[in-house]
Amino acid sequence: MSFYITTAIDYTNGQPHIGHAYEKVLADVITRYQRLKGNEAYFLTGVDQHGQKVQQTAEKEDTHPATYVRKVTKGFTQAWEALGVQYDGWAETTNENHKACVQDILQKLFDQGQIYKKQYQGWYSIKQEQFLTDKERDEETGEFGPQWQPVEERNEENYYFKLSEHVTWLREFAAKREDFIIPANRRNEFINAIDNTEGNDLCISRPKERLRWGIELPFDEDFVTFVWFDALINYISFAGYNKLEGSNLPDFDKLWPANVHVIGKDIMVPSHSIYWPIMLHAIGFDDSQIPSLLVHGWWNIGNKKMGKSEGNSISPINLTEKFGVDAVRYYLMRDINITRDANFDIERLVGTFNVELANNLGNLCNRTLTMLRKNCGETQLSDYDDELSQNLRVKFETTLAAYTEQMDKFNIDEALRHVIEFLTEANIYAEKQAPWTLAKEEENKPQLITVLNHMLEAAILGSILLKPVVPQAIERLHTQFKLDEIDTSFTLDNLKWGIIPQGHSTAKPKPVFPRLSLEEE
RNA sequence: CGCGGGAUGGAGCAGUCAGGUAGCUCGUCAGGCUCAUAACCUGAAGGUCGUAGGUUCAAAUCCUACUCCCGUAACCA
Repeated sequence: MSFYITTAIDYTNGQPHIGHAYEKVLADVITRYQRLKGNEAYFLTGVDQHGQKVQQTAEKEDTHPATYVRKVTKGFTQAWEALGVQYDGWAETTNENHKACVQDILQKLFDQGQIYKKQYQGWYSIKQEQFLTDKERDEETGEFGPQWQPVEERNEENYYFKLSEHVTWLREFAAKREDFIIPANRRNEFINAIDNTEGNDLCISRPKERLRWGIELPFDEDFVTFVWFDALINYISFAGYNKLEGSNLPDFDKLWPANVHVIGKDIMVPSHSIYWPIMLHAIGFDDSQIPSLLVHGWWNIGNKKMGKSEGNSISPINLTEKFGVDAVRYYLMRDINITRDANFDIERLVGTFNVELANNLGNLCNRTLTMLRKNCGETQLSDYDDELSQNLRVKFETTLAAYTEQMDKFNIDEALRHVIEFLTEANIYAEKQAPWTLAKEEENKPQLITVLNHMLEAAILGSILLKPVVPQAIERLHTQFKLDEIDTSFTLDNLKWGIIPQGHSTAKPKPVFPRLSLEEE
């Protein structure tokens, strides 16, 4: 089975913040998890480079949009590298193949009569460069406020996509596809949004006098494409849909439909849950070819929304430099639940890392390796068994089942909780068995060997489950266990107790998760 | 005003769909251990689950009304 996952493509009008980082790490973790399950996976992410804001900012900086966009894009790719986000495909909307694909689709829809030209008359704010509606009027005076001025009445022709023609279909689709919106608590908002679409078509063009930085309409060179229409298509264009001759893009038929589009709650309605399925439907994809949306919440800062206007965004690159990629990735996956928002807190980042990775897993590995070297040298065989050991083995099985269940539902935080609980269980096991006491009497050797073997197995099995989240640290840890000397081609299906053979030697322990402190940052 | 989400011991959360004496992590306090990254383990204190009603043998969980907080409201990347 092949798993295709995408993220929203980030708008290149500012540097990445931890909100962007969370989404990319989330998709990266899901991808790595799929591979751990033995599935093939393809992970697409990228940047959205067109649109008015980019054009404006570029003008302000007295540079060409293409130059500006290149610079900002680099900030994103560097951040993903620092965070260990490994994508298979990189989408940039200025890419020629993408442009051709967007134009193909536009032309096709135009030829089918799905796109028409219409005149729109309304109030236009020159300052904000947008049309205003009555909602922008001051409630008391009925006038447009000073933030919009100057305002003028404009008459503009634009091209519209017949969204409203597909509303009935979308309603039926929504009723049939319960898993279209994941998690379910976001569903209501989507359902309500369908009603608001009734009778409203989507303006998919911008006249060039207003906006030049975009993809030209294939049937009218005086207009460029509305950014959303352009951006959404990246999910198929970079998957190889209608790809150009000689392109090295993937084979579309093998990837599509994507298993999930990972997006933030802010762009669920209307773009991803209304425009996108309708676009796909109009293009000719059938219902089963329309991907589900995995919608995540936001990271707030000090319980306030994070954003440029707040001036409170946090750079993921700075974070990884201070605390290391593992601590950042782990925190981003552990301290937020997919269904809701979370508050970003540096103290919790440090605390979570220290408690769960350093104290719990790290310490378990260290004490295990130390005792193993001191008492056995290498793993030995023993017939000894007892109830505590049996319980630990059973605990791993239930943990693996719970972990898989939660990961499959994209509840990464819950999945991690189960693993940590298991590792704690392993520490308790050590405490109860007290191998340091057993080692004092030669007659206890069989029990000692069994206990150390169990601690070793627990540490390794547990750490394998954490690998999608903190791959770099677990890699280092496994070097200490000399896992490269044994066959580790297992997948989650056949992962079970007893992967370390008799006579296996391990390296000298060295803390893989050095405790973090806030002061010495 | 409308819409969406939330309100559970000091902090962060689970439990609410399928009612049955309130659970987890951190923090705090006391103790144990010494293999280990001043790590690990055990125990304790602390909540009448936003408010007021209702249904029920029984409600954090179902129903009604209300209060407070956050987000959002179609050219917006």
